[in-house]
Amino acid sequence: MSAPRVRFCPAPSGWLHVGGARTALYNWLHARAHDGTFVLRIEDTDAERATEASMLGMLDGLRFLGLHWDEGPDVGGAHGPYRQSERSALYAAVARRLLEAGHAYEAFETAEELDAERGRARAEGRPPGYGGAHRHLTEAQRAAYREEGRTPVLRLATPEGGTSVVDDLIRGPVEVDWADVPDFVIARADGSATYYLANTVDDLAQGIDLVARGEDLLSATPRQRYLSELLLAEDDGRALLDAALAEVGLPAREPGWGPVATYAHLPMLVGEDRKKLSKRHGSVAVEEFARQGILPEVLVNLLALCGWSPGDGKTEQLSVPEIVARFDLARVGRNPAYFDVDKLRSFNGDAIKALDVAELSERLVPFFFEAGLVADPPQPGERALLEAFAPLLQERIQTLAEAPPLVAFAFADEVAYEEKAVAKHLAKGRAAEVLAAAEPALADLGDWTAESILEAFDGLCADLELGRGKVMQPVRVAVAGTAVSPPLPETLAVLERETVLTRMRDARERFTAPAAGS
RNA sequence: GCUCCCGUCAUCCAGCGGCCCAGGAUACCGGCCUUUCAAGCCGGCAACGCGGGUUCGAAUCCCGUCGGGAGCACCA
Repeated sequence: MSAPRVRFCPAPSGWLHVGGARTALYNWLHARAHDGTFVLRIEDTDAERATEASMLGMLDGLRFLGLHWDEGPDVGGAHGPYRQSERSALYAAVARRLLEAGHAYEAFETAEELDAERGRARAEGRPPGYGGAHRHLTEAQRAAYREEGRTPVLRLATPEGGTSVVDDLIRGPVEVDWADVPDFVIARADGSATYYLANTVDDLAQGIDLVARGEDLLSATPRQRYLSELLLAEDDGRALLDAALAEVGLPAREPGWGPVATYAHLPMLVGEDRKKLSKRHGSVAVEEFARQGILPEVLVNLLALCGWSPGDGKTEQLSVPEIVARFDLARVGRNPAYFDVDKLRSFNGDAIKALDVAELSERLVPFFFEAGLVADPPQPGERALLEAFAPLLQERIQTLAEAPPLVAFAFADEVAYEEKAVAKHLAKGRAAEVLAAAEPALADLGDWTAESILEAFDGLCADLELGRGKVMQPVRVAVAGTAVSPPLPETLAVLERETVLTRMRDARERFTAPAAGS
C-alpha cells in the first residue's frame, strides 16, 4: 500500500466521544504508519443538527489527542473545501445528473407518511425500509403531486436483484442481497444532500482509498459502493462525478487515484451493558477525560487497544510512536470492545509516574490554575512549590485533576480545616501536648529537610511514648487542615518553616482542648 | 420481522490444528510495607456458550443451535 489517503469525517453535533475518537485514531494511525494523508472533513449537511460550537469542540478534541490532519478545515488542502456545507453545489449537480441519467427518481411521500408507514411495517413484522412506491411514477402523477404542493426527495434506484459483495479488510467478504437494500434518499426535499450522497461523493472527489469507520455503517456499504460505481461510470468518456466537479469548479480528481475505496469496519465500542456506547454511559466525551486529567497519550493508548492489540499477548502500555510503528488495520479484531475507564485510570497513573518532574509540573499547571491555586502563568514561587510537590504527587495520583486538592493547603494563605479531621486528630487525645512539644522541636532543628524533620518526630515519639501516627496526624491536620496529604516530613520540608510553626500554634490554640493535667 | 456482524476469565486482549488441564492486563480478594491517603511488592480467584462433526489431535476448521450487537431515517 503506497501513501494511502484516509479521512475522519465527524458530523458536528454533540461532542467528540471516545467512539469517534477511536475511529479518528485508527485512520490517523493508518496514515502515519504508511506515510499517508489524513484528511479531516466536516459532515454538516444536516443544517438542523450541525453547530459551529460542536465543530470547534471536535477540532479541539482531535488536537488534544494529537491527531493532526494534513488536509481539512483551517489547514486547507488541494481538494477542499473540507466542510460539506461549502460543497452543496457539487452534491446538487451530482444529484441532478443522477436523476437525468435515470439512476435516481423523485419520491413525494412526506416524512410523516413514511414514519407512519414504518410504524405499520414494524407492527406487522415487515421490513421498515422504503418499499419503492414512487419508483415508477408517471409524468402525470408527479405533476399531480407537485400540484398538491409536495416537494420530492431524490431516491437512488438500487439494483432489482442479485447480491453485492463487499470485501471488508477486517471482516472478509460480506454478502448482501439487493432485495434487502431499499431505495435510499440521496437528496432531501430542501435539496440538501444526505450522508450517502455527500459522503460517497467526497470520498471519491478527495481520493480516499481506505475507509475505516464504525461497524454500524457496514450495512450502508453496498449502497455507497453502488453509488460509487454510478459516479465513476464513464459516459461520453467522462465520469458523472468528474463532469459535476468541473461544472461547479471544484478541484478535479487526481489521475493516480484508484476506483473505489477499501473498507474496514471497526468493531463497536460498548458500555458495561454491552450496548453501543452513548452519553448514557457517563463520561465518554474526550473533553471530559481531558478535564479529569487523563493524559492524551494514555487516552490514545487505551483507544488503540479498543479493537486492536500489538499481538504478542503481553504488551499493553505503548507510547504513541510505538503504536504507530506496530499498528495494522488488518490486525483489528471483530468483536465489540469495552472502553474500560478503570484501566484508563490505572494506565494514566502509571504514565504520570513515568513523567519527569518538570514535565509533570508543566502539565499540572492548568489544573492548579483551574483550582484557583496559581496565577495564569504561575508566579516563580508558585512554580517552585509545584515542582517541589510534583515528585510527592506523582506517586499517588491517577489523574492530574486529583493533584490540587491534595496540596491546596500549601498554596493557600488560609488553611481550610476539615471538620472531621479536626475532631479526630486535634480536638481529642493528646493533640495539644503533641503540638506543644513539636513546635520547639521543629523550631530548633538545624536543617529543615525531610530527614531531619522525621528524626525530630521520632524523637517526639520516644519522649511522649507515642506511635508515629499519634504524633504526625495532629501535625498534619494542623498544617494541612486535612488528615490526608503527601508524606508529612517531605511536605513540611517543602513549606517555609515559619508557616508550619505558625499553623501549628494557631491550630493548637484554636482547636485543642488545654492539655489535661496528667 | 428481515439482513448483516459477533461469541476465550467480571472486563478487554493474546491464541490462527499439537508449545493451552489456555497467557497478559484491568477489576476483585488476601498478605507484606506503612506517618495519613495512595503507590509498590508478593500471592490468589476466574473463561474457550451449547450440540454435533472433520482430525491421531480443536479454543483454533465445518454445520447446527442458543445468546449478544448493529442496520433496515428527508441522522451520520
